[in-house]
Amino acid sequence: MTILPADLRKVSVFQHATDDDLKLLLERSILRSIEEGGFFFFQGDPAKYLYVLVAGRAKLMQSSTAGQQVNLRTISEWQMFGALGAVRADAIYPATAQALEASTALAIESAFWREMMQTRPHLSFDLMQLMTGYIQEMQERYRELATEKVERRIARSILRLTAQLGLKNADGNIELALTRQDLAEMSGTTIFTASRVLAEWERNGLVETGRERVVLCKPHSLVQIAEELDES
Amino acid sequence: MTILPADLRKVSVFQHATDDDLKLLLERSILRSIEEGGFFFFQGDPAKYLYVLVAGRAKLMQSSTAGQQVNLRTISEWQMFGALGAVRADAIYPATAQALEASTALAIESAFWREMMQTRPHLSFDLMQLMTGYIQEMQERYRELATEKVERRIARSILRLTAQLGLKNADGNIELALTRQDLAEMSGTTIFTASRVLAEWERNGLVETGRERVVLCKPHSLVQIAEELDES
DNA sequence: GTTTGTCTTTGCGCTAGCGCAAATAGCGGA
DNA sequence: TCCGCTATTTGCGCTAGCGCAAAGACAAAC
Repeated sequence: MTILPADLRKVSVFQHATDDDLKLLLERSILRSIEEGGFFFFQGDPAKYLYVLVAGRAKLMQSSTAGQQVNLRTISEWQMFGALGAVRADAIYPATAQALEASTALAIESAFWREMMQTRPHLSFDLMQLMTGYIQEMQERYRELATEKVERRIARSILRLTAQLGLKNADGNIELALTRQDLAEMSGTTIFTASRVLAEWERNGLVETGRERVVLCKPHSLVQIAEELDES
Repeated sequence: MTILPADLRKVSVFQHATDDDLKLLLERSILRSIEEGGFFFFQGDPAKYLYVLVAGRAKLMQSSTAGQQVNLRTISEWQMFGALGAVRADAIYPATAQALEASTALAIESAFWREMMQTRPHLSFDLMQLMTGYIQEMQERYRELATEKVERRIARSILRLTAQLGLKNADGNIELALTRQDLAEMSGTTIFTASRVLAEWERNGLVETGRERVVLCKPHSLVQIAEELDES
């Protein structure tokens, strides 16, 4: 697989980079391919590289010492991940990145990226942009988890996901490939509750479900569940 | 009240700033004083200024359209807040900042700060440092909320707070000034449960409580509650 | 001292959601 | 086609934590 500088322009953090910047980055990076279920890095590893996913799909998750884990984010093509470690020389990854399917990512040395940012304010700005986005999303999700009921959180999780990577299938419906387990971890609940909620939605015709599959038939109704005021 | 450039060095984002930078910043900023319960800014306002608290105490909170809210962070002296809006020209504050007691903050124009960062990479780096810290903290708290029981979350909230601003009192114990309501909002629970948990701790001699007051008698036991593995 | 407002406690009932266990269904390989 | 693996469903019992309501405690102001 060959990556062109122009491809990198699709990465939000590189949108203001010059062609020379991109060329330089490419020259100094390597491609890493990971099979399904494999890991790009583990929480706690020294953050030697930052990554740009060029093919496949991955997820970022955080786990506690007791082994329980939550999904922080799903990564699709041309998204950057592992970038938090890029800021400090001695940083470690605060999360684990696992490939959901066979995936390839461009690995950029953190130290080199830091050097580039020193002399290119636009790169720093774009990275800060990305970071503020994360912070806001995490703050929102935190509030949701603290104050909202499970059904709504699941609806929100699905909608957030479709906004990022939902694909229309042949019937024009939006289809997602995810396990109940993933959905549960994204929403802060259990696989059992997730399954029950989806079953209920299916009974009401909002979705169709299958093994590792959710098809949205009435996206609007989902939005309503996600947004409507509590009837209190 | 007069702020000296040297004072600003206590702000983590300014630690690598030059004396000239600090002088410039001071000249271009104004002081805003807010009485107890007043607001520096509201969620949704255009982020025209970023702030550095120079006296008092404040909290950052996020509220949903339904009015429910969570505490994101407590701000003590020489901490920066409202900085997320500093990155984009058209940003809005993603949270509300309320004074917990009569407080004063230095208000720096976001646009001016952005200009300074353009030519001073060290400032960008220090701000990114702050942002990565936030992201990591929010990710952790999110996981805690999703996977851990209330008692442990309350213990964690208290410990996090003491790490930032806990003060030893005359007896050498650590004392905090916070309402049960605040504690509940920090921990993602209700005032009732927070009250019950503290009462239980008090019965076991871990803490002493009073109106808007929590004194840690056995901090180590709290750490144990916060960290010990589930007996599963 | 009394008043007033806010903060806190506690009894009580309730339910959303957890989590085990067992059954079922779907996919891929042999 | 059958087998084995993994994902999913569902019944069932249970409990952690919610949230109302009423009573009590504290602090500041009068």
